[in-house]
Amino acid sequence: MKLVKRKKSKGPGRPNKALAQDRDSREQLLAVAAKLFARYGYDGVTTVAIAKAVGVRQSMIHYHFKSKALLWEETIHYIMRRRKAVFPINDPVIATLPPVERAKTHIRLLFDASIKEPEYGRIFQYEAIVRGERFKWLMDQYVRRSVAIIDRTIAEAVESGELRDLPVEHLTAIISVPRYLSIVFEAVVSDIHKIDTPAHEYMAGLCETYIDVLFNGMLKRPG
Amino acid sequence: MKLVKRKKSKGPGRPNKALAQDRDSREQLLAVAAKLFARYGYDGVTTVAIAKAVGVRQSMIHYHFKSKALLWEETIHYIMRRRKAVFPINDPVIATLPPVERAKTHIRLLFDASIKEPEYGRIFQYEAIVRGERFKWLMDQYVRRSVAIIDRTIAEAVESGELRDLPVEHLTAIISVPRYLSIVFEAVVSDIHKIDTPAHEYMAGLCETYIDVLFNGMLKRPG
DNA sequence: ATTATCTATAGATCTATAGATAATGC
DNA sequence: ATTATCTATAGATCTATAGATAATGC
Repeated sequence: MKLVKRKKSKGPGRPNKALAQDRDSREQLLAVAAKLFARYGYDGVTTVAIAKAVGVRQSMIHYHFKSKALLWEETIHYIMRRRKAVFPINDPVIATLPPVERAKTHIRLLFDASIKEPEYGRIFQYEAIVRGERFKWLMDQYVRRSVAIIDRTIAEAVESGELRDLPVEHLTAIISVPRYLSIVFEAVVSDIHKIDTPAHEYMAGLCETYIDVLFNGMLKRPG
Repeated sequence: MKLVKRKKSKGPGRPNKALAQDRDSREQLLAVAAKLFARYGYDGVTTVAIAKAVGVRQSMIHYHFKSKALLWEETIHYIMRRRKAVFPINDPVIATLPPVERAKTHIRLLFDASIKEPEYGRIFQYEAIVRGERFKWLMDQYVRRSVAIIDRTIAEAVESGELRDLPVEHLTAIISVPRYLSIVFEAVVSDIHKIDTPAHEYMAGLCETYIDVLFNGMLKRPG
């Protein structure tokens, strides 16, 4: 997502193609919107700020997306398209793993995705608190589906006798935690411990400790 | 926090004391601000909305608090004052418990406090994502102190030989999770499972499963 | 005099729309 | 003709301030 900073525009009119390469405005607006919505929330971001960051006028947002609300929806789709690359939850290879290994893989992937592409988790967190129309839309479009996948993995792991027989929806909640852990705790830890190691290294360590603790606690004791 | 809905006001002037009982506007503004900031975030709330919910004019906010930013700070202090009642982390009785029991108590208290008084956790989550001045202010005023208490408990539990020797700051992060779990997952679970049991009952169950899993995984195996 | 309230409004945004303009592609 | 851009602006907020007014308490 390299933003080629533009020269001050020369006035109205379609830009010259030769000069305009690397300037797919629609795509750039989506990329910037993703970053800003994820950080400041829907109300914390203005269409002016998004346009400015790309170097076009605010009216371009309405040209490309009709409204701020529709820009937000397109931004989610954009994020999810890119997220597929770092969060291949439907990867057939994963589907063949035995349930417990699959669950561990889910956690690692969730952690990893939350670090590499934090936008989705952050936006979801905002909207889960507000619980308005945008939350409903997210649940319909994306969330219910992916929670179901984790639910199924957990259920199989319990059925197979490897996991202790605890309520599936509790275990799914617990497994899905990394997203929130990594987002909020990155902020806290980098404030308190003034870590010099890069945040993602700390997070990787946290992920492993988490999986270790969790599965030591969820697995049936041998004997 | 009963909001006595006021009659349409009769015009300017200090209100009659007899009629004005139950109407500590300043306190009511704080109570409403807590609810709204927690749900919609700083930018998602307008001073007009807060004043309207109480039944006074928007200019009253500036009379009592000087500015929206200062109202927000006062609101946090207000929340924390009330939170002490449901989250007695400094209770001397708790301090005498052995470290592992103390840690479990911390988790139960955190969970419980997040359900009974969700405002603090929500606001903190918003600000942890934005990571601006308000986040710094929260860390300075409140968060660093309470994280230190949990850090200490964990460190003692590791030293005492009861907990596995895992990084303290990882374990603290993991222990502090209930707050985020309960806030975000309440939204998800009540959407997906269309629970008929009240949310707080589900949450209480989740808390117990969480503690169970966690401590099975963190404690040294006997033998 | 002080306190708590209101009315009115200035000044600063913010979203959305209307209309002009210039390059592209048929 | 279509597409992508800009300028200009209307209309709707939003925060903050100025100034009037009425009850309270010394």
